[in-house]
Amino acid sequence: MIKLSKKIEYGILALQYIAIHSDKIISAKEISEQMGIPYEFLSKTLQQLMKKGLIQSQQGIRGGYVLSRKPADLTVKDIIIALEGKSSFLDCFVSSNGLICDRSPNCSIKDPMEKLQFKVMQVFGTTTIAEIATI
Amino acid sequence: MIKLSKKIEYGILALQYIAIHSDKIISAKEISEQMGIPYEFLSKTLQQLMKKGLIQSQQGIRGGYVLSRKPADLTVKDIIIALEGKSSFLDCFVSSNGLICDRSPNCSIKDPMEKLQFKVMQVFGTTTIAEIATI
DNA sequence: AAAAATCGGATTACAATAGTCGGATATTAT
DNA sequence: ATAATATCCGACTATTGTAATCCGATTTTT
Ligand code: FES
Ligand code: FES
Repeated sequence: MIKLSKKIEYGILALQYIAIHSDKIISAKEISEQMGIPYEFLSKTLQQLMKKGLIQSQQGIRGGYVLSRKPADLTVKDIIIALEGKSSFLDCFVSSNGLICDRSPNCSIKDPMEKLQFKVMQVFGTTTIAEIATI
Repeated sequence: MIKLSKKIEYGILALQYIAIHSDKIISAKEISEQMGIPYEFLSKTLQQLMKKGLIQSQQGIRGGYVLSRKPADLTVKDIIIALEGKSSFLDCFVSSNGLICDRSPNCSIKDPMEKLQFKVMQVFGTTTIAEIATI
């Protein structure tokens, strides 16, 4: 379905929350309570965003997360890729060379679909957390 | 995940096939064999497209399907909506008035996300079967 | 009447998403 | 030091959605 996963939804909400409260370090617990997101799931999501370098973590009693970049440099596309990898519209062109799909060799929709995907990704790539948060 | 379902993939492939062979009526069996799509599943998909008026069916021994409109008037968005309904990016704004999500009343990402969805849908809405089929 | 097609409900199989649990590690405050 | 609070991480479970199948009915042409 053309739908964003909860993980991405939570990721956007969390990053937006951290962006707005950029004066201090924000714990997963605070986001979880304030945004009504299951704590464990959110933790996992934040850890993933951390691994991909979108946020930085601080362990320990006064720990939490801060953004690694400015909200204006953080796009929805970044978040999607960080949380789901380079997802592709159709399984067919997951691996650019190896043929997954029987139709691949002489498939007539492959190229147009790749262009379509590119355009959609461009939309995600030009929407930033700064715009969403309207700080 | 940002991925088109098999149903949509098959729908696009089938409509494109029908568009290219618009001189004659095309059976589900033919598409299934030529495109390597599971017959039963494809049948269901075609029936759904028929109900939504994108194609017209002819029962009986020489039956099959033809397009209701010109390929240039048939967009990927039409196919998505026909096969999955008005899908929305986030559950939150599935029902435009009733609040599904706790955050709804004063949610800061709702509007930006709706705009984002609108833009993406615009991309789908401007890609036609004619372009994909390159007849 | 037989054959070839669509129609349609019900069911099953599988995969992805969403969420949970338990414990380890790091850091700070007391 | 030690307790408290936080991230970290793997494994697990539950739920949902997708994909596919089954079976019988109906329609239409030959
Ligand atoms: S390559 Fe798989 S449908 Fe085109
Ligand atoms: S309304 Fe549900 S996240 Fe905004």
